[in-house]
Amino acid sequence: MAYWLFKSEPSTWSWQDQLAKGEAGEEWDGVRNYQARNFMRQMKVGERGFFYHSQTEKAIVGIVEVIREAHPDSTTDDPRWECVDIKAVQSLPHPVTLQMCKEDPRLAGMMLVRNPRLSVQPVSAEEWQIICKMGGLAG
DNA sequence: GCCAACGTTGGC
DNA sequence: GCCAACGTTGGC
Repeated sequence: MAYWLFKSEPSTWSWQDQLAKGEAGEEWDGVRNYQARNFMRQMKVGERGFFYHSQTEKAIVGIVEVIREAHPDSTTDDPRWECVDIKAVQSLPHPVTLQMCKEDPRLAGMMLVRNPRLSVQPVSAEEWQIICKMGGLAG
């Protein structure tokens, strides 16, 4: 069971938008980066990920679940690009900010800390537990 | 709004 | 196949 992190600008696609989609979920489209695409290809239905707001908020705000494996991105005709579908599972009671991740030595190696530009990233099981606790969930 | 970091592109 | 130039992203 792998864990992931999906990054979005709230002005483009926010956690509230994702929540509004409910069980139906939504394509995580628009990714035009090979690394990010390759991670999406590894995703399996039922795996979970964090939802991160970049720019103004810079915080992990919710948890999502993969509901469809990688398939062609409907927003482009270019066959190189694929995406998965995800649905919102729950909001974090307390958003975990980028600063909090940077300040916790256990999270210093997180990809989010090292390369905040990558839009889809893997999260280790240990990091997942730590962040869930910081966010007010049992994990 | 600025700047650093990174990925992609294109010329050679 | 290398590398310089460029565009984009995101933190500050």
